[in-house]
Amino acid sequence: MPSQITAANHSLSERAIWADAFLKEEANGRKHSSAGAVHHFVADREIFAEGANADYFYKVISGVVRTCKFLADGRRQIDAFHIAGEIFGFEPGATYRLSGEAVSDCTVVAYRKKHVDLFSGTDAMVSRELLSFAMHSMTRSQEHSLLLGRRGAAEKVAIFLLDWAKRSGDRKIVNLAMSRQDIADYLGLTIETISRTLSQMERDRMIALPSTRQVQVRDLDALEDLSC
Amino acid sequence: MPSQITAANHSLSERAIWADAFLKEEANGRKHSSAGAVHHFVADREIFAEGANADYFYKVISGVVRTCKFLADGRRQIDAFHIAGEIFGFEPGATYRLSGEAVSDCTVVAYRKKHVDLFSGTDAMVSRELLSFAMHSMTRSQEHSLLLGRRGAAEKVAIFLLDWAKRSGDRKIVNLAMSRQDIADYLGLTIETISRTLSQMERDRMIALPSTRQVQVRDLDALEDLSC
DNA sequence: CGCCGAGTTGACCATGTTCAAGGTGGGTGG
DNA sequence: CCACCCACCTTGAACATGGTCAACTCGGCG
Repeated sequence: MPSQITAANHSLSERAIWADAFLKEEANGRKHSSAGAVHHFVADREIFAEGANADYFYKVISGVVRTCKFLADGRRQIDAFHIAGEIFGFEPGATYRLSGEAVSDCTVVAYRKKHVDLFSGTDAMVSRELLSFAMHSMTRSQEHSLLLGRRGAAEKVAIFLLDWAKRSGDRKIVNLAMSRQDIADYLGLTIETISRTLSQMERDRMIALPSTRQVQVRDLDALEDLSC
Repeated sequence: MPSQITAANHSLSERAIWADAFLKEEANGRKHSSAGAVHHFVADREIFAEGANADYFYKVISGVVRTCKFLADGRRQIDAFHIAGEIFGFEPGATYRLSGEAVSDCTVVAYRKKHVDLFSGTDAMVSRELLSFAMHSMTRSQEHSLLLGRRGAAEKVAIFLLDWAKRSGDRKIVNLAMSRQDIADYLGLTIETISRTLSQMERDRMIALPSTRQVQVRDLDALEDLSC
């Protein structure tokens, strides 16, 4: 477990909970506040299940969350990973089409959907953030589709690493919150292929692997070339 | 070319243009109307280019449109096909991240983005439809990702056929507006694999192929089994 | 009638999967 | 504190699925 990451995020989380700017009803003194309840989840705990009533949607305060779908034969496809500040589990319909699970220990805020009147006008800020979320989420999904389409294993892994390098801010060291299996299910590959590809990249001096959950980017250009 | 389809859609289009309920500013007598201009495109004509300024977004009146991306080495990934009533080319950013192209001869309405004030309150209906579009689009993309993930060729083709059977209303005969290449680039396969898979399905009596652009569904259950 | 682009089919090949056998390191209990 | 353990990861060899290349067919149109 990445204890450093978790620790760092926890100190952040205490501030983030109170500073959360998503729904400011508390500040506005409204009756039926839609400000959410804070929840903690340990790694691999289910946050909501595919098919369940989608009464709540969530925002990540700290840690990493995955949304995924299980197929009949046990295969799993991870749709997305969500980090601090991102909304997940917001459904157009009445039920969740994906499961939500904690990748690492994490803290989330749950918002009651019915308390959020999307078009009341007074909730303009909410509308704005939700539309923004939906657009962002759409873009993310489209890029994911592109990634899963006609691309080789090395390309996929390179894109994945660059994505997390960008997200984590640090261009040189990427701390992966998720297991090889998670990466595989996200990229539509097997753990063996992920492992082999990373090893090959290390042999090619593109990256170094100080530990299994840490990747050091050595040759950014080479990675970017791979990602087309 | 599917001349029957085109003809049918054209008679539809004349009505649809005037009946278009998307933005009703004309009826409301507003000054800077955001009601759009109608455009026709012949098959394979580009509607907007990846990277261009995303000043307009579009709604399909008739025909089929594809949004896609080209990779450096010539590979193409089709993100989505859009049919009558669907919005496409609505970007969160300033430029298009995908190209839009006519699959068949088609008619679209173009709306100026800057004329659509998303949160003015008076444009509540616009907000509602755009949020609805964004959510729908998000769902579509997620399902596409799931489709492209760890699934075999037969599964992919089965899901594709069922999707179009649903969309076209007719559960028995599906008229495909797009070429094998389009299907391949949408499913992340090659034309050869599409061809082989369809042939195999015909041999297995799941479908019949009266012509290249027509698929008759013979064993719906078998197809649904394939699609998991 | 013959051309041409789109689609089909076949043979071979490459990439990633599967199956199986080690490695490794963080955590626990003696 | 060390040894063990177990889950996670890595590596290897055989295999399968889909890609590539090439030949051929079909159907629409001049």
